[in-house]
Amino acid sequence: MTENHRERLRQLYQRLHASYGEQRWWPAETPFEMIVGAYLTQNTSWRNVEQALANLRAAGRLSLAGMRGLSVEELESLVRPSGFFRQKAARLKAFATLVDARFAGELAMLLSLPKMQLRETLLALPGVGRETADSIVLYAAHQPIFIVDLYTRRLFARERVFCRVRGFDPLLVAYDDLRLRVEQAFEEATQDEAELTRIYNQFHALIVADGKQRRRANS
DNA sequence: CGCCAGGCCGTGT
DNA sequence: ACACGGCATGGC
Repeated sequence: MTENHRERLRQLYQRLHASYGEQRWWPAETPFEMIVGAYLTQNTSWRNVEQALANLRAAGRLSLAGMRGLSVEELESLVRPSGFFRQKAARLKAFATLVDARFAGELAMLLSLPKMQLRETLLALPGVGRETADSIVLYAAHQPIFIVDLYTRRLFARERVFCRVRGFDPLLVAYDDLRLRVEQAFEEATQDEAELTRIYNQFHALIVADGKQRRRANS
């Protein structure tokens, strides 16, 4: 039964890997850029995010130091193309403020917290929900955690992953129920943290690649 | 033109 | 605990 779920998940992972190859995520040069991207892409197409990131880079503000000396109004104008720009600007400011106030302005100090402590710290920030927190844990802190997003839910529903678990609809179950279910499946196969990190990194990237591909094919 | 994109939060039941 | 509306831009 659990054996079955694990197999189905592994097959899905292998199939995606065969179709799309290595993904090398997250598309960012630095942890800070990765985190900014995670905020900006909330319910927003990556294309729009790229414009906002390009604005920040061109202004020399795509760093913690760069963001410190920026008024909220200036930040708003730079991230405008990514939408929800007033919220996002305020929330990015709040993130920078946290790092300065509690981690001596060192992003690496925040990211070196134990995994779950990092997750809780991130979740306490305005504008950071589970997906954003987990993205940062996995792709900035390189700790093993499985990210659930809308693509994941749709893919699992379509592929009938966990379909034999009673009352378990990937489209409807609570975020952490789905995350833990996936993590249990892979942790049965290996307990090597670095290996799990690679798997979750690759798997999520493949799921997004598949989701985007499918969306393009549909239009 | 309308719909939606790698969510999150406040409010109401 | 869950449902729903608001947040905003740019591409198709």
